[in-house]
Amino acid sequence: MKRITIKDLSKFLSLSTSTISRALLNDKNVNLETRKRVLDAADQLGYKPNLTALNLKSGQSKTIGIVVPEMITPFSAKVLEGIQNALYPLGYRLVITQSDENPVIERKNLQLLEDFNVDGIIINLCHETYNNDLYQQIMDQGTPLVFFDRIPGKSLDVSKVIVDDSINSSLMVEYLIKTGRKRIAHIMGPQTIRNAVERANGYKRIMTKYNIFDENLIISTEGMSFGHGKEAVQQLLEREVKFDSIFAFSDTLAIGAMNFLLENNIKIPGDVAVASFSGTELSSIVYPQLTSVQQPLKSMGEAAAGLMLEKIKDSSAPNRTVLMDAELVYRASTL
Amino acid sequence: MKRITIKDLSKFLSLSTSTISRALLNDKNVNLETRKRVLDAADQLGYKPNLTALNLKSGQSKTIGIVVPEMITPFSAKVLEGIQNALYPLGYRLVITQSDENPVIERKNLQLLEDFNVDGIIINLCHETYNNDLYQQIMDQGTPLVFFDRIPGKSLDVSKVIVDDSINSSLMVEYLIKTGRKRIAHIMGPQTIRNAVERANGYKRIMTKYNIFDENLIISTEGMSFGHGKEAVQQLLEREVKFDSIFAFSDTLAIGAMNFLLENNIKIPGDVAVASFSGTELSSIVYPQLTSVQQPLKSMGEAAAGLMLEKIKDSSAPNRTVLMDAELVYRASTL
DNA sequence: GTGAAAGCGCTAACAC
DNA sequence: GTGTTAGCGCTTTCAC
Repeated sequence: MKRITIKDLSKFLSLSTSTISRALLNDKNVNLETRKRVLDAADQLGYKPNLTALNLKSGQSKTIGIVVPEMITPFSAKVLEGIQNALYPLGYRLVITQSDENPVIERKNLQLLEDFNVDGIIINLCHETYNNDLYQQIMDQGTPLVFFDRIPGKSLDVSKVIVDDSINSSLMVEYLIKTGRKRIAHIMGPQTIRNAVERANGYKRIMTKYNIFDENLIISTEGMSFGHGKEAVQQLLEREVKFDSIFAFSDTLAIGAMNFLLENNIKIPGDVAVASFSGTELSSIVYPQLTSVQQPLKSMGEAAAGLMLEKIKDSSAPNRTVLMDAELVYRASTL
Repeated sequence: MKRITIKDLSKFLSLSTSTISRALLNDKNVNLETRKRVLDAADQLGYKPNLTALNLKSGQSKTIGIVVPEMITPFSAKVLEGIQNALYPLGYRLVITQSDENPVIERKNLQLLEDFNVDGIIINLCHETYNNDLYQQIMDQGTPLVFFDRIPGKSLDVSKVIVDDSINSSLMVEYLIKTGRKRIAHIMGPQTIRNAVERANGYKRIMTKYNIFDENLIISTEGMSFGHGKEAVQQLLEREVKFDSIFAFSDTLAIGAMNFLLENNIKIPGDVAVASFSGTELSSIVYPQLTSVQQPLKSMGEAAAGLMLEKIKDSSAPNRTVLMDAELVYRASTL
């Protein structure tokens, strides 16, 4: 099944390849008649441009690398959908890698992507700081890097797509307070994740404002899995910390926590209300449905793709930060 | 940040590009000394092969298209992980598309993939039959097509990776029977999905064998979402069909069903046991954890990639069916 | 053991 | 308005 090339069309129509090319590209310097003949023949013979040849010509690989911490929750999938929506129509392909919340794997992934000659990398960090050297090196080499959700520390000037972690956390905690909860525990995730610290800050600020802050209510976890969420609650109980609600760093941690509560016959939200930050479909899949700060994941993906395209078009484009609005969605777990 | 090419090395070492190329490829016809010089220089200058050029030369796009019905559950993500494990080391990139359980979108996706000049397509169907013409056409054009999980009807001879839907369903239903359940409802999913019919067959066979088959216990759904699972149970209740357990076509339908039960204060598994078929992480995320037929998703992805590589290497390779073992995992929802 | 040259499919100066 | 030519980065005959 040999593919039809411009050469084939050229022979078929007894025209030079350049004329064919021009006709196909809607170049003005082509007789209307000729263009029509070319287009018809292309259609008839089933001509399709060879993207590889185009890429070689343009010096691009038309491949974007993606690094995400995990793909178990629909978080990354949703963002990817946005990225794909933006990039597929432009002929970009993807190499999607997962770091499994492990900086070492993240490093390997980035190196893999370099081997792929990617035109750029869109990344959601697993932990801050560990690989800052590599991020910088990649950018220095001229490969655009765009961050979303979990971003590196302020020491690195980068393009990024985020929501305001601190403010949205404050809003969610304030909502819990307004519903009458006073002992709000916070499962904050690993302290090496920048957003975890930000969200904890938002939590602290509002708890302090209402004069109900208690250091003991905060518990950080080693990792981001459901198991870590469970453990966190278990620890709170073991330490005999009293709490009437939980605000968790992520859907995953929250659901882990919920499961532990349910296993121990603690009613949600009767005994303990639960709220989280993420906004994945998981929050409406579990029972009771989970109140959560909903991030506009698909739009975030589209925005990240947009920043990437900017950088690809003009490598000297300034780094930009896109701050997206999140939405508090109230569900059964707090009502 | 100009990339180093073979030409650069050639100038740098005053050697012809062909010698550089040979040295890099470990061709025997190169002086050992020369090879070492080349390798050193390549390392020093940071040479990396241009994959696009390689691809143009070899006539491949080194891109594999993927079509999956959805990415909300971790099902596809797991399979993808297997595919990626197998294909990334070989330099393949992916274009992953979602059909949203919609044959029309599936069609568009396939056409998009053709435009990408993919070397092959790995696909998990949304509904059988609708696009058989297109599958055939794609294969006729010489683009290898490998199916997994949801496959087309027998009329199409294709390479595929599956588990035995019928037998595993029988086993799961028999397990429910052995735990004392007699009124086992089956939420079977849309009848246009081949696997749904297969799994229903497995269900029927074993129910009949034990003389407890009742047509009323089977309910098919319009779609595959959580909502459809809910609706199914609701209908069973409305029809006043008595049941002490549910066997669902997928985790998603099962979880939707579970949520409806819980919302109506029906105890799981006390009043109604629930089991499903899929084997995604979702089954251990929900509460109570869900008994399920666990498919070896990652391995299935690897197998599919393997079949694809076979076809790419030798387009006349015969179609093969890889039948994988599934595992029944018993969790709280049936204990 | 090494070099020169052609060619993968396409576009874009540069002619005419 | 159309054709000729060179070249993107690489491999691979074909010479020597």
